[in-house]
Amino acid sequence: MANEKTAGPAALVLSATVARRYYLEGASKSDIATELGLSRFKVARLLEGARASGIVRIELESRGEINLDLSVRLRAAYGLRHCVVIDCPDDDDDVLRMHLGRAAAELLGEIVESGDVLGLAWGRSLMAMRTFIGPLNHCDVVQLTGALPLPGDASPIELVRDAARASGGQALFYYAPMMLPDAATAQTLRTQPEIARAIARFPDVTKAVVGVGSWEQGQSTVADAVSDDDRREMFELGVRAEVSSIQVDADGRHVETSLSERLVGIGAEQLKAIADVIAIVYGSQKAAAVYAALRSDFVTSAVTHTALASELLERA
Amino acid sequence: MANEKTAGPAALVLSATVARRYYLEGASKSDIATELGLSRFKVARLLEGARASGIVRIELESRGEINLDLSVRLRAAYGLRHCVVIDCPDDDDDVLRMHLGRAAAELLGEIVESGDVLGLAWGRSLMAMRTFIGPLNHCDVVQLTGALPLPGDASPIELVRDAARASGGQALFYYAPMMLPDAATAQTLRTQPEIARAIARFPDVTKAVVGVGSWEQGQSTVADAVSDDDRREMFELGVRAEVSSIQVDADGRHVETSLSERLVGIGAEQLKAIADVIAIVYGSQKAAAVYAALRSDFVTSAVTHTALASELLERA
DNA sequence: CTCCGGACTGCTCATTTGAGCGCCCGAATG
DNA sequence: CATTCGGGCGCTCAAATGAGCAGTCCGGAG
Repeated sequence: MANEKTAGPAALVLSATVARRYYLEGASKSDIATELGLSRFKVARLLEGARASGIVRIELESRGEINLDLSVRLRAAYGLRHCVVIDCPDDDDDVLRMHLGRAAAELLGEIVESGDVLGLAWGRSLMAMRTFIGPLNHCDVVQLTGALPLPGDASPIELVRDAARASGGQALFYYAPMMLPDAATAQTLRTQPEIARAIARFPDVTKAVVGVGSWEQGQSTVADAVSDDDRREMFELGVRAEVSSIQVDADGRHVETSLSERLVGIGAEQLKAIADVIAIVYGSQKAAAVYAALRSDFVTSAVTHTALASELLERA
Repeated sequence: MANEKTAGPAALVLSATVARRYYLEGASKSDIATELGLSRFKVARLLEGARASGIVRIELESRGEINLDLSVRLRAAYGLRHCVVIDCPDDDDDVLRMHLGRAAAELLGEIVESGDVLGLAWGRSLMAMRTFIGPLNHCDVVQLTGALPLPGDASPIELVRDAARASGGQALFYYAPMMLPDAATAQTLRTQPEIARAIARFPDVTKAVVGVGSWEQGQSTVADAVSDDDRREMFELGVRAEVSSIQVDADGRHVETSLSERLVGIGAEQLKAIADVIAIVYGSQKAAAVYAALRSDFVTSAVTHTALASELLERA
């Protein structure tokens, strides 16, 4: 820990010479020592000092839109399998979803292997993937949830079909709402042939993409779809977020509510059983919910943007 | 040499993870391999790829005013013993000289060892050192040349005295012009007691600081001090630069002219014999002359500024 | 179907590197 | 003046690393 204030210019230049030969030109320490008439130990110490004093700066360069440093740190902080943090403007949710959708589509293209079964939930961020799905290895694609009516947005069916077409696999989709007024109707729907066929494949799903919502009005299409009374009641039960409509508390623990029965889609146990569940998450105001989702056993990977990633890192 | 265009986000993040653990956190490759379930060879290849593709950026950080990267490269390109490149505005020669003077003074403070004999030539850039001379190890200080009248500037005598005071050594200075009208007068002057005493120490000088001038009107106080005819004649003999009044051609070879006889100061052979001769050089328009000086056997070290350093690197 | 070329992987072995230790020199101290 | 202390230096030995090599997988051509 040499005092760098007193290090003269000659010493600095010597350190820099050694650092350049070693780090930039890849010479071995012994060789540098010989060249400069030093012992290799001296060279090692100079390098050590150069790094400690910041003469040598090593940093991770972001590649394209991906902020690699945040990706790596977020991945490590939450023990994620995959993590992609996109550096893009986050003032417009539509633009944001488009960027994240593209990144998620790329990620799928990379990690889906032949023989995988891909599950796709529903949400606006997932829909944004649709246009960007590139060639996929052969895999069947299963619709994980019904849809909620969203004006101007496509249904999960198109997404599942496009993905299946891109992979050459089978598409298991169905027409159904995500949520029904009562358990009985939901149960009846689940017996419909197409729906049953998809549900039967849930245990085979190896990779899935889901959305995450915060359990507040306007922060989750699911939360918005229940009555005010129901939403408040569920909030009091501890519900703070939903992962593909599965409700979790602030620490990511699953919260069973009356809603579970009324859903058409994958259940908590089956979602948990999927080897890799990729969540597309965005919006710093949803940070608490996303924290819960990433902490939960449901989500194993994340695609997000820099602002939210930074926020999540502080909470981790 | 993996095609980075096709490398997906997951691969990028993996590379970045490995790079961060290795370069930023200092983990060993084997450990990283174990953690991530890879072979250490795979890790090595990822790191190699990460560096090749620019994910990992390693660069030399400039410390204070010193541009380390240029210093190192210039030093290597010209085989210099010491080289300090200062990053400072170069539109005002006075300011520039001040910065270079300070750097040179610092360098002296660092490299002068007890028992050295320090020789100081004359020039405006050398004069700028005066205020910045800090404590020096004990050494005698010898005035290497006479001075030319420069309005408003101090004489080399003050510089030599200040340096000697800073080091606690003996000061060998004298009052004499650098150049005389004829050889006979110069010869007479050299026999003056103070001058002879200084000259007698020339062979003992171990470190010296000199200036460099371009052999054109306005680019060298020496060139300006001879008659137009003489200057032109010497130019035709090949003189393109002067190092502490010693004339050299475009490639740094010493050119003997009638001037040599008329000088009071150190001669070519004796200057060449000094172990370390530091040239303070500045002004991109003098690049050709400085090139010659650095290529010559006279100069072994340099203190300069970024613009000139870059220019010199291109010529090297 | 086989065969081939290329990419990728992990092995062995020689080289390089890091950690800890004792030495030496100079400065501060009794 | 002798002593002690601290920092810088280079040594030894074990661990880390790089280079070259052979096995394997995969896709395309014959």
